[in-house]
Amino acid sequence: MKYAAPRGTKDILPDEAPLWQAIERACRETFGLFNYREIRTPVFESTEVFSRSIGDSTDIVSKEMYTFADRKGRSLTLRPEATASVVRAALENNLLSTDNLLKVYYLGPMFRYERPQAGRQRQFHQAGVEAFGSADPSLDAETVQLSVKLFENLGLKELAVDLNSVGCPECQPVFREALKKYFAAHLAELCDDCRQRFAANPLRLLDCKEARCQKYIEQAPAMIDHLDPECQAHFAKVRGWLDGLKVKYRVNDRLVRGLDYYTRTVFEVVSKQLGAQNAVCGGGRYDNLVKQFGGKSVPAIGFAVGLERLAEIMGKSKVKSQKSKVDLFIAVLGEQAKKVAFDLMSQARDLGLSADTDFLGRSLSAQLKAADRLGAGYVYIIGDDELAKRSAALKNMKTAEQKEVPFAELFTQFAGECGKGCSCEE
RNA sequence: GUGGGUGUAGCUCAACUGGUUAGAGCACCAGAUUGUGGAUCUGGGGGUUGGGAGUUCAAGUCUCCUCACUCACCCCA
Repeated sequence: MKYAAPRGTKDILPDEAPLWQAIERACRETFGLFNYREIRTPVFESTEVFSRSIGDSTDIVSKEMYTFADRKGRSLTLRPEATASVVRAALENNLLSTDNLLKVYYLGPMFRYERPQAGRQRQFHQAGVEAFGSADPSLDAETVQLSVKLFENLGLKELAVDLNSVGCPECQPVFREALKKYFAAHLAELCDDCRQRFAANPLRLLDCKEARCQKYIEQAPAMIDHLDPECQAHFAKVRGWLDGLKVKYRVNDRLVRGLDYYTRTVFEVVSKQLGAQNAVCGGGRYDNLVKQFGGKSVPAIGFAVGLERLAEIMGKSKVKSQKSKVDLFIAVLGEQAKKVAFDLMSQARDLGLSADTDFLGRSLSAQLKAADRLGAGYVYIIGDDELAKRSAALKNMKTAEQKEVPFAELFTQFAGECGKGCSCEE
């Protein structure tokens, strides 16, 4: 084999496409219920759009971006996530203001240069929402509720919502120092990775999986105990609203998110049915990002859902979408019969019926076999005799019954046969 | 970027400590049925054993390199 899809990419084949369509449909519908409207941004942007927003020190920016120079030497990057693009687009098109709310959603491929593993690819798909213009805790709660609602609409269970607050630019640095102070005393006992984290990003110390680090992590200070009064009040209100909405969640004071722009509320939805990469949805508030981009100070919140991970769970949960079926297959014997078939198929398709015929010159027996495999509802059999009398047998593939129907009356008969008009798609 | 596992037909897997022409099931195609699908029977097409180099009289099997897949770490959806 000479060609293969690039490492970390996948073909979505006809058999699995219906599952993807179902997922995308559910996303659009659910987002719509919460009054989000779609926004489509380019899959690549100026590199600075990402490096300046996601954070230069994050792994995404420092080692995972697909960055290239175009023919004029401009540095462009395939989007590793969509929030930065959406902020750029909203600012560029004057969609943001401090006294109006903007709710937008997106759906599409993202790109990160990582080592592939279960639930992780180099090209993957996310659906997400972003709401701009309100710092109100009720919006945080609605956003979490929306993610939960989406999974409910997809029929998924065994999911859990983790919630935390990472504070704001005032209180987070204080907590960071407290953490460093605490871990400094145990530095020698920690794993290599944690010693790295200590220097680069102390918050990450909290979600180390190494057993030897666990006992120190358990005793470590928690962000929620170090929130300033405003952040603390905000977090309490978010929880209040969530309780009011009867959304189940657990406070996870070890939840840390990897993007620099998050403030206050962060959350994740995790599934037990996935491997190590078990987050199907992650998000949070980012009240300073718009300002950082050079806009006004517009608070915002959003989340992203990993569609491959969703598809993975749905495959396991046997939430299967039905196979596509062809309503009418026309079996033909000879060139003349095929001409008639082509004419009839045109009519069928004008009526909204899916139709197909033989293109391989197969025997009648083989054509019926093919029709059977296509899940054809009916087969219309045209040979020389039929051409002469301009009438042929219409066979019901379920009951195996067949009856003589003139060419001219095929579709009136057909409508009667399959019942309700001609909508046999169901 | 780091570590482990795996690469044999479209798919799932065989092939004793290296030994003749690499097999089976499923799937596919054809015929039995010269014009009637699902079942059955018969036959058939399919492979550079991921690729390359090496050891050997002899390599699917052993060694090295490489590529891919996979799982985990880092990190993230």
